[in-house]
Amino acid sequence: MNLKQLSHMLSLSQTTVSRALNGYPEVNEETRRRVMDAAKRHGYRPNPSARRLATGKTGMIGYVLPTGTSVDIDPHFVEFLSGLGDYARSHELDLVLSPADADDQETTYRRIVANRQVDAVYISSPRPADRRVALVNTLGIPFIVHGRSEGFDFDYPFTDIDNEGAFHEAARLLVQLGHRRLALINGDHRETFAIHRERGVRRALAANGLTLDDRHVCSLVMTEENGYRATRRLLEQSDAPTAIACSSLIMALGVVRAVRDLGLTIPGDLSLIAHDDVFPWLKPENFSVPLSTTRSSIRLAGARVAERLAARISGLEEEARGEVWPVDLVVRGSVAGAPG
Amino acid sequence: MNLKQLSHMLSLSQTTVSRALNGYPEVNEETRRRVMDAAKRHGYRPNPSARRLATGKTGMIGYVLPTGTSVDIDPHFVEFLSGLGDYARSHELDLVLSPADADDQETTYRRIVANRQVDAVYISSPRPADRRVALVNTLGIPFIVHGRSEGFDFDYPFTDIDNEGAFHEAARLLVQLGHRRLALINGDHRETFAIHRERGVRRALAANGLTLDDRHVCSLVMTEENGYRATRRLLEQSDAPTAIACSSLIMALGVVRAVRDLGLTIPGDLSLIAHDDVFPWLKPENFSVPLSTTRSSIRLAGARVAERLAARISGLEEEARGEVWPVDLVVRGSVAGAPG
DNA sequence: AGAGTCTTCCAAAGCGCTTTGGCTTTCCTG
DNA sequence: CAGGAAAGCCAAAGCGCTTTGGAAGACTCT
Repeated sequence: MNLKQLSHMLSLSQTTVSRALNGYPEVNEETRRRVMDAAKRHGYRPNPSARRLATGKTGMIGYVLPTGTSVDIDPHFVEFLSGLGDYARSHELDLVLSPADADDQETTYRRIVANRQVDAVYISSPRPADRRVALVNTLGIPFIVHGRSEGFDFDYPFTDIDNEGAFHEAARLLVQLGHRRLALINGDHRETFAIHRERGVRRALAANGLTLDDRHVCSLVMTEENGYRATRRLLEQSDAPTAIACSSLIMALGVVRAVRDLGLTIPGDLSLIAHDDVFPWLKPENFSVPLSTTRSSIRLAGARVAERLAARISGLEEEARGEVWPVDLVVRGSVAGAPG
Repeated sequence: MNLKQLSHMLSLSQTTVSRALNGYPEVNEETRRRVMDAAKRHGYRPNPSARRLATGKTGMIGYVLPTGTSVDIDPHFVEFLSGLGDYARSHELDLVLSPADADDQETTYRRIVANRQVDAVYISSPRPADRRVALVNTLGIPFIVHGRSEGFDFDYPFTDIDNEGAFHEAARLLVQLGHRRLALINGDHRETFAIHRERGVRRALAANGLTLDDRHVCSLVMTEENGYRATRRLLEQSDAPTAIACSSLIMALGVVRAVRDLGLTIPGDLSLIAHDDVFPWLKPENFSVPLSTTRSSIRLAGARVAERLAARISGLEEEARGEVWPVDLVVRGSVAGAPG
């Protein structure tokens, strides 16, 4: 059942039927009802391929997925996707993942824009002066950055959490508890979120006349194993830290294991605060010692990004506005006063 | 730069240019070279929207993503996606995720097929007599099932691992080590993989005149918390098991925590074998007691599924052939002879 | 009553590609 | 050298929708 048949059936032109269906004003309400009705009765669904050829609109949002045998997709992606998908579903949007060589994403961005394959894209895990952001900005496709980049001469729309504030608060609490030597087990230091978190910790320390020893900063891919290794290295130093701020719950698993291996305890020998993106399958309150966290649901962020993308596509949102969400500091058993 | 312009530029018809580019035989090799050359020089890329309207081919594979506020996407999905994406990239395929109400995926399948939105789909986490499999089979779109369904009067193409064999081997090893009371902490018992795993355990026990106590079988969503709860419940029973087979590494985290909470040890009081889908961020050898596992890379499965989808799209693969991959049993420190 | 303005609808021209059917030209073959 | 096959190319008809540029009729206003 296509438009031609439907319009024939109604003794109307394709023009009128099309307009009636798409809510254009220049059609009699009575006629519109007739058309709508017939369309529903015959289960007419406009062919999206035809529609997109005519309009250029695809009803899809895009994400360029870095891949490669040695490239791992962040497990956070799933949760983000849950939120994104949940919103997208209710708005009849699909998500297209375009796999790209991790070292050459530009080609793929250019392709999906040139080919009009999607109406908008989002970018995640941005770095300062991220080339992807500059690229999509010049390419002129609607986009939202999940996270933040920096150092551009233009504004761009993003949704981020207050990473600096979160880690500032976490560090401040630890300092107030008497800790003088903090350590930070961070994610990849080339990404903005990691930079912001480190900045937050440093600022809190500086406010109390303390500093963050460079040997106490680890910047690693967020795996359990790296959490373990970093902790071993930190605690086996001469001036071992008495408190650790950790960028991920998964790494925190490794931290806990290392502490135990060394015959130490949390929070007796070491206080620990980790960032929690809120996974359904791993909860900080279920750690053997319940984990204090800076918490922000990445799933909600996914839904929000989808919402803003939809708004930009439909022209409801225009400005290059950035929004920063506050982060909860949730105190549980893993923090205590500094030992000794 | 579109076909019209290009053909004008070459003083050829659109027909000939199109045929030259798409490798049809009825064009002079000399002409073809000229066309190819000009196309490359001017960076001509056929407009996919136009092409798909004309051919119906989209260059995309589809996945219906169950969503909902209370629906969690399996973290395994990311790893599967890594493999799928890696293959897809090298073959210029995109993946479109169509979010659907978890309770009504049929509508979405029908939509993407009716609209010709994708060339093929894959289905994951199938159940016996899975309606999705029956549906796509009748809809006539190329597809691959990742995992297995059962109880149809037709054959269908799938790629699965030998879940039954894996858990059979795991249980057999435990029995040989003297264990008489095994327990199984399984995934959702409505899914085929869980059924097969249980069957494997039962078969191994039966071969030695043993049975799997119903109270020793847990079937739960695979979270750390559920692993913990299941283990507490199991070990606090009168006839507590001395060995556990566990369907996921994430649940195994909870198992380990529960054992520790109860003041018991692995493998002294309890032997443990878990299934490992091979996550880069959580490795069984890094558990406090290195975990014995049944191992199979879900990432490789993703690549294989993509490969088969591509083959089916291009007509290289036709038969409804199922393939079953063997699973490695990797023995590490978490298993030992039965206590007492 | 004539001019101007809405309202409501339509024919036809795209969108950019593939593919059908046919037309020349060249090359064999007997 | 005639006749048939094969090679190489083209014009034009889709694919199914949106949108432009009217046109016809109804209505208002002077």
